[in-house]
Amino acid sequence: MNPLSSPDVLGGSDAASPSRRELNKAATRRAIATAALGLLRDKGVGQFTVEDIAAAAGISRRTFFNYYSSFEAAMASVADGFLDRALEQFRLRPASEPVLESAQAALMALADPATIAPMAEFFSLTQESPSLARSELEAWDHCTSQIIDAARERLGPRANELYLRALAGSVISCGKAAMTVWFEESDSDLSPASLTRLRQYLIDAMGLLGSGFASQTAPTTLPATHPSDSTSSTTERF
Amino acid sequence: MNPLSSPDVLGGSDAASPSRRELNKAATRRAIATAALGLLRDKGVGQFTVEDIAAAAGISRRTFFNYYSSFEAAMASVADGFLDRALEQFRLRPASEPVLESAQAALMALADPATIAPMAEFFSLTQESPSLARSELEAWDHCTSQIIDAARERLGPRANELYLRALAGSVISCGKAAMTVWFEESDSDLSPASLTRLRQYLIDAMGLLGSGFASQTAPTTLPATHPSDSTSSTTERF
DNA sequence: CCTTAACTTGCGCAGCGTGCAAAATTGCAC
DNA sequence: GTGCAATTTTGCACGCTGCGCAAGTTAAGG
Repeated sequence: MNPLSSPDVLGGSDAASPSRRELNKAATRRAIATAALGLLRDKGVGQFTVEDIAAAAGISRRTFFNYYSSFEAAMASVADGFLDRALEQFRLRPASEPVLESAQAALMALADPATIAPMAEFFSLTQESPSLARSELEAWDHCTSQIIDAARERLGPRANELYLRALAGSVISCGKAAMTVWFEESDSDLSPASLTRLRQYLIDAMGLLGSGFASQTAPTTLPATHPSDSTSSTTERF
Repeated sequence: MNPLSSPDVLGGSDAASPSRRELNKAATRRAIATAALGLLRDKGVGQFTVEDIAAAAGISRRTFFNYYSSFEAAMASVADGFLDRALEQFRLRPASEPVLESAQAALMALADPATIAPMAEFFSLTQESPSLARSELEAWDHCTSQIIDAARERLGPRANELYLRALAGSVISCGKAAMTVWFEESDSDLSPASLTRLRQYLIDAMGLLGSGFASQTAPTTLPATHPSDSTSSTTERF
């Protein structure tokens, strides 16, 4: 029946085994996520049911729940897919590189039109739906866990747990802060100039983290409340 | 009827107006949260319904939903109450103090037996319930928003938004990391010695943040992360 | 071809979350 | 106190969720 039924050439047990079943399941997962995102776009948040998603994906309602335990879970998988790209980049960095630099480089990979487009859409939807906001939180948290694992792997199993968690959490927080600020000020603007700004935010955020948010400790006497002002941002402004 | 019905002495329009109705609602809120926590303790997670909580709190199922939109929301309010204590402390710190020091002092207030007891219980339940884990995430996120507001208020409205968000997020992440590590290693041990360790973790985490997680870039001597040393891990390990 | 395991589907059911309107409670002025 | 108005509680109904179960359907392998 199927022209591709021959066993995989590699027969690898370690790597992914692209059996027909696995492929189908992966395809179904993607179909569900795509259908859900599409309905979100077309009908708006809360204006459709799981049954609608299932219909759009060409499966039954029951099968939907075989793949995702809830609509939120399906959405979280979208965000996860986005953040996983950063994870992937992080793992590719040389182990000798300082973690913060690796993180910065990894986050930089997100400032790519094709990569960030779905996330930007997700972000905008997040603003108006507590349910999606929670999905986003979960995704960031999931990413944090992954970073912790990756960093532990890099630094060795005897790495200080507090150090690992504090660092990973802070890195993610800063990445999130950069994306939030970027998104709030340039609503889904994916132009090259806008993406350049996002990159700069990511760099700035990592810089702040690396310097211990030091802008305040230096000037022992705080300089009143008058800055040189200006609309721009580069000044740390206390 | 009520011996306390006289109008509040302050007559403040801005402050909370403790009218009888408000007091009753607050009492109901507390009753619900208490009942929910009690059932969680007695029956275990997922072994009871909203109707059970309502019965335990002496109200109807419908009224429960007048106060909380879900069981998770009720649980998040518990965690919020805990973290709000830290917020309160933060706002009490002098505005001239560096933010990181204020944050450290505020977090220190959490390492108090009476304060942390409910949270420790909440934490332990969190481990075995994705639903409660999400409530916890929401609580941390809520706290982050509050910190951002508080810091913005302190630094002036013209503060760099990226700086604010990155700093607040990192502070919370580090506080969370300290509590997580503490909780994982001393399961709900509220002894003075254990709480001292928690305080040290909080101090260490803030120290890491303030020094930009510098242990790898330059061994310039990190600011005394050695308490008197302890069981093992204090070495930064890379 | 036939068997086994994995996956899908329909069905049923307990529980969730909410709109609605009646009933109870509270605050306030007379 | 009595009555009125505003607020809160409650029961009811309804659609949706999430899951167990068992029967169908499809891939994998002898």
